[in-house]
Amino acid sequence: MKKLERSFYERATLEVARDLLGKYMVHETNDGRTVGKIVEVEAYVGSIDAACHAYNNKYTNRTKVMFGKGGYAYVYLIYGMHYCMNIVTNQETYPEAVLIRALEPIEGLEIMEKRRRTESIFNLCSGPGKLCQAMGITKLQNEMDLCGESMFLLHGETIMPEDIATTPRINIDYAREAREYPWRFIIKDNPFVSKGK
DNA sequence: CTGGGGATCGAG
DNA sequence: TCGATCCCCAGG
Repeated sequence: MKKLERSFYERATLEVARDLLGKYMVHETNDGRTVGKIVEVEAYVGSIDAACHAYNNKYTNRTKVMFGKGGYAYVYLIYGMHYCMNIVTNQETYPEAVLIRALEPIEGLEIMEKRRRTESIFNLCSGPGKLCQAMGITKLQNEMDLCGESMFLLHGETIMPEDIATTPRINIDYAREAREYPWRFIIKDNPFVSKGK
C-alpha cells in the first residue's frame, strides 16, 4: 500500500476531510505498530470558523503549526487530560486542519488494549481522546511530519460517496453560527464511529 | 500574574 | 449529569 504524499494534504480542507475516510493511519513506536482505519473526521477552517483555534487567522504558539504546510500533525491537550489528533491541511498561510475522531482498529490490537486498559474493541478508538491513547499519540507528536517514517497514512479502502454521511460537528456549542456547519464526515453505519453528542 | 474555558471520557 | 485536570491565552 502506498503512503499518502504531501500533495494529498495540500488541498481544500473539506475535500481532504472526506477523502481521509477509509485511509489507514499508522504509528510506529517502541511498543510496536498500531494501525487504524479512519471512519470519522471533522474539518476546521481558521479563516471563517469560530470553532477553530485559529479563528480569524489567530496566530499563537499553539496554532502556528496550522499555518504551515499540509501533512503535519497538530496535537493538543484538551480538558487537562486527553489529546486530540489533527492533520494540517491546505497550503502554507491557510490555518486549517482535520480532527481525527474515530478509527476502526486494524493492527496492533493488543497494544491498543494495553494502552486503553480495556479489551472492548468498540471502545479502543471510538473518540478523539481514545484513539490518541490507543495509538500512543501525545504532545510529543505535535508538529510531526506525516510524510515521514514514524507516523503516516496509507491508501486503505476507497469509500463511495453514497457511503459517507455529513453532520454538524460535536461539542462546539460555543461556536455560534459555525455550530451548524456540516463539517463532520463519517462512514455510514460503521460501528466504530464515536457516540458523540 | 491571574483566571476562565475547553474539538473528552467514564463513573454513577 | 458531573467532575477530573491543566495547558493556553487574553487581559490587567
